[in-house]
Amino acid sequence: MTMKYWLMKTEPTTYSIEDLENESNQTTCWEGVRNYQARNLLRDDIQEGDRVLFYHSACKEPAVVGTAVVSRPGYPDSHAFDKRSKYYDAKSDPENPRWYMVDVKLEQKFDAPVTLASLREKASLKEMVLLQKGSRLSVQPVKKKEFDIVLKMAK
DNA sequence: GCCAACGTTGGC
DNA sequence: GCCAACGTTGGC
Repeated sequence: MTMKYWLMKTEPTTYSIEDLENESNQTTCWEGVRNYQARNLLRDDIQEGDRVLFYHSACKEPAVVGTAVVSRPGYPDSHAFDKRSKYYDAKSDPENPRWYMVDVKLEQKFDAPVTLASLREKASLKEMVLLQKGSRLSVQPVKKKEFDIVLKMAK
């Protein structure tokens, strides 16, 4: 299985790349995704070793702020079973989990964020899912070419 | 804070 | 199965 590339959104007020940096082993589970299309990617398509663009959304300067690596592929999101969690969902149960998550480990925090505005300026990124009108998938596929361009922009 | 775009829900 | 109403996302 060849390596794949993804982009994951997070609101930095909820969970930022600094939070990931401060985790033990700089690893976290990516819980709380409650969209079926993104769920299917988490459950079926994302593999250990895949690379991730870490994106800050709904903030002053939306941007790719670093990269991560998938350290554990899809497994049931246990937060959905926890009544005290804000991600609780009565329709998901351990016998038949509705929601999935993966684990990600920080690879690199960019010295300078690659802003949404700068991504939009690149003709070569025109087809990037993130840049499509109305695109709001919080877990989305990225082409290798696109991933490499973003990495280059971070230097 | 506004609002366009999208996803989900539920009545029929 | 349609679709109006509602809720959420997320850039600006």
